[in-house]
Amino acid sequence: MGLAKTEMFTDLQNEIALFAKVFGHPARVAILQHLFKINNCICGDLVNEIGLAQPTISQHLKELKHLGLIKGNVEGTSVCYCIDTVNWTKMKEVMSQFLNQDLNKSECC
Amino acid sequence: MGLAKTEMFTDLQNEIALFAKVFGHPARVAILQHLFKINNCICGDLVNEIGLAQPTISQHLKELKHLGLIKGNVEGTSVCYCIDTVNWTKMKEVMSQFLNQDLNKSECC
DNA sequence: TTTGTTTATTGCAATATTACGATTAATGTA
DNA sequence: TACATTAATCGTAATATTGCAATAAACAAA
Repeated sequence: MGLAKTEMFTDLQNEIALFAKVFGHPARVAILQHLFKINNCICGDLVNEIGLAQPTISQHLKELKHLGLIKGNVEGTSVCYCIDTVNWTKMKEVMSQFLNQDLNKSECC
Repeated sequence: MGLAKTEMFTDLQNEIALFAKVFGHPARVAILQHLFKINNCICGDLVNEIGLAQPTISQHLKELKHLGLIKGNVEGTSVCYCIDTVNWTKMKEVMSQFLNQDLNKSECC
């Protein structure tokens, strides 16, 4: 079907999955890493930095923006993207809680 | 296309994306949360616990197993699944490094 | 051996994702 | 105004994912 039955899961489970999904493509990982590295957030360069076509990069940026993880500011003809630190921190807390579940009880077999 | 151009990204970027992808579905998040909670790793119950059909759960378990995040032990007619703590810890380190990048320089616009 | 129980696999339909050419929109500059 | 530059959107093709019915496989017990 290709359609996740989100209504049968908790809000938290769906939230974790949505964040994870956006990290589930190497292009978006690369975009985020570049935004972290280039603090000047010059961003048309992403097309050159990563080897994908401009519409493709634009599409990935849109998804990241939609989740609130990045912000885009128009500066003349170009657009300046950067990490939204507040939302990134919130996301990090959600993901950390999931990743850091207690391992002590696990692994019985 | 639906095909990620993995060859144009670093091994780390692809690794992060692969881990994230498997967390990108709420059913797999729910399965993992249940395995963490039920330390006895009784596992046929996953079909009852989560509301999906048995073949669907089996398919999700296969993906988690393929990435090494869970282990399955045959016990009679049933199979006991549990978290692979060693690989989970390795995954956690990779993901943590990505999530915990320095936010100080970011957000210039 | 037959039967029941549990899990994996197969096959397929429905939907989602990825990528990009072509185009459009927005803005700066000559 | 006309032209150049940059980024977003549209349309579409190729591929991936999700879900499940049907079936097979593995095993235990009678």
